[in-house]
Amino acid sequence: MRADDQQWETSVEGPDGTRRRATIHDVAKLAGVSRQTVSRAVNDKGEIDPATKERVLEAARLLDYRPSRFARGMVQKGAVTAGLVIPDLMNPFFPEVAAGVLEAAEQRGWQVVMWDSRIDEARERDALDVLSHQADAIIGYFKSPDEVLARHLGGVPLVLLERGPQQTRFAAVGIDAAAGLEQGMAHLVGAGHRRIGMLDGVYGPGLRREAFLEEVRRYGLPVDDGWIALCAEHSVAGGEAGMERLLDTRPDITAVFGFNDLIAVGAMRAARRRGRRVPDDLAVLGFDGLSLGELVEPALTTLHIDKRRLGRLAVEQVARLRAGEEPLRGADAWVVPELVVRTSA
Amino acid sequence: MRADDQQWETSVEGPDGTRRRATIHDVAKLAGVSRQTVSRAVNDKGEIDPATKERVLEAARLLDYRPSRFARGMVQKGAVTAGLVIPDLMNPFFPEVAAGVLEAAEQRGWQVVMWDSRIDEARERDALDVLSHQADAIIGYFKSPDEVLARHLGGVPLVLLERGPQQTRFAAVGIDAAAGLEQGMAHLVGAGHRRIGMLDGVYGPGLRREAFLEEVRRYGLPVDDGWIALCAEHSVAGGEAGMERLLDTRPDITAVFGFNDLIAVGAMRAARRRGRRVPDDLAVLGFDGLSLGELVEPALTTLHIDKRRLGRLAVEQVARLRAGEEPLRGADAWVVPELVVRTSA
DNA sequence: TTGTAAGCGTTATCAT
DNA sequence: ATGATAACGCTTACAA
Repeated sequence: MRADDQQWETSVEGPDGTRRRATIHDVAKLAGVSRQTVSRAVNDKGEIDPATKERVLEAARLLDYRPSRFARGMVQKGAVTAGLVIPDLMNPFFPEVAAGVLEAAEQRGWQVVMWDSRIDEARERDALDVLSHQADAIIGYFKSPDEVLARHLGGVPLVLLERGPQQTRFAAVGIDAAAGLEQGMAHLVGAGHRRIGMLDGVYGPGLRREAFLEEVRRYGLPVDDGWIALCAEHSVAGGEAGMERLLDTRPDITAVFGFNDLIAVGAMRAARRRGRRVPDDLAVLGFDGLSLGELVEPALTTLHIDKRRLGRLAVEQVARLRAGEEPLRGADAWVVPELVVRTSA
Repeated sequence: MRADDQQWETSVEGPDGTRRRATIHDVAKLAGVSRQTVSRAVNDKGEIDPATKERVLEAARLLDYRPSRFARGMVQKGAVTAGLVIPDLMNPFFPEVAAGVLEAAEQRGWQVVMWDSRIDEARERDALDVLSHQADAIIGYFKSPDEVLARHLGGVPLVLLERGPQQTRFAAVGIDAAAGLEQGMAHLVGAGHRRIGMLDGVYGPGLRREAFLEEVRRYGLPVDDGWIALCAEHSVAGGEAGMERLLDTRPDITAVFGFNDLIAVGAMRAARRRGRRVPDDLAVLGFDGLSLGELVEPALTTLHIDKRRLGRLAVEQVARLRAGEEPLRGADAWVVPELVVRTSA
């Protein structure tokens, strides 16, 4: 077969004169054999004369015949397709989660249809509307509440990413933000910090913020809304903007915890632009453990998450759901962050 | 519907006693109506008594009925699925291309099945074997030569990423490396550099290297194999290792061009570890324009590529192929890099 | 408003 | 080695 044959859509006349894609029937007719024989040739089964096989294949080539995946799927069970809904492909965190999902899916012979919701609830619903028709299960990040999800799910199994059992009735894979912040705040407080702010991101339930507040209370540190700035964008730019505001309301902070590494890096940059040295005047703690954090200066101290594992775990949850088993709950469905101390805090 | 209904696989007994998924027929039987009526209820068509509709929906819920996407696809044409093969999700370049593909696909109402080949030719073939069955067209990065691709393609339209018409007989979307290097080298030479090395990456045809050599020749700069180090990994670590070697063989270079931004960042780090100041002792030029480049110090001067556009263009090529049109060739199917001067060169 | 019948494109089974 | 026939699960006519 010549590689550039693909351009010539040697298609077939339909009864109404319009072009339609060639079917197994067309090939059979052209080759002068039965459909069954075409099937044998195309699928490379035995029990066929090499000569007829060649003739059939030639006919198929001529008509640009390709078996319909739908007709195939009807007859051969077992093709599993998972939908994966990611909020923001530009944030390096999510491609890594996706890589974990893809890896685990590939091992099981599943396919993954990907959807970028771009942090938009309407697009989340679109994703569900489409994927509930085209996928056997859905994995993803969603801001929308359970009821909305259920309404657009049409009964398709769903595994939520970064939710704990407290935040949803669906199967989920979570991040143990509390355990992470415990390490992170111990580190900060241990270094003598008492005035610690946060740059929050909000996506779905505010787990990281709550864990932060929990620790703040534990150590009896001062806190109120002025100590937490909200970053509209989960990006470096968002972090910079948030940090500017935080420094306006609380110029006396000596440390800041970022919702994610991107925001934390933004915080570092904004702080330095304002003449603060990091970490001497201001310590910065991130959350995610992006490899990006090793490249900035000073390198970012962060709560590292095994993102691939998160993705693999989600696939495992899907498998359980499909098998009719109870999904993992609690610690088995958690990824625990690990404090990675570099130089920013 | 309760959200956690999903756990209870209220499935149906098959004739042989095994469980099978409920079909429209099962629902019809349970609700005491015809299959057609079930279809009407499930698809929310009119022409149905609200009461029967409710009864049918209840039955469907009970049996955990979900329409088979294959059976649906057989009857309703028009669902388009594209396969997307990415070599390395960990390199921020590719998620951005993917985002472009996803965006354009979503606009056309297409779905995208994603596959991570992890720069492995065997996995590339696996991807093709699977996607040629499950997708209507394939977009992707491939190291494998045309013949291999054709053999595993089974006639499915293919659009290659980052290939020019010279490098393949398939439809493609390319990057005009020559135009990019022209700007880049002019910048370097204009700044007085004469001893310029390269950290090559090799993936498929060595377009960037050739463009580099072309410029080197144009300016009559010295060059031989010793001026080019090969980075096995397209990563920061790969760039660091490559730079170490390059500095061993050619300690006198004053500038280096990196195959991509990750490698270039690695080069900067290795050079600085060796006591060279960037850009004073060694200028570093990248290729890609990752946002990462703005965050390192000094910020990376690079040949910026509109990656989303690359992805969108690929989808457009697929659309042309499907319409039986000639794919775009030459400049219309190119993305031209743009020199972004920051501080590393 | 509901049911009946036909057909979508493929593969499996069983003959020949 | 090849062909006829029956599924597969659904929707779109059309008939009642």
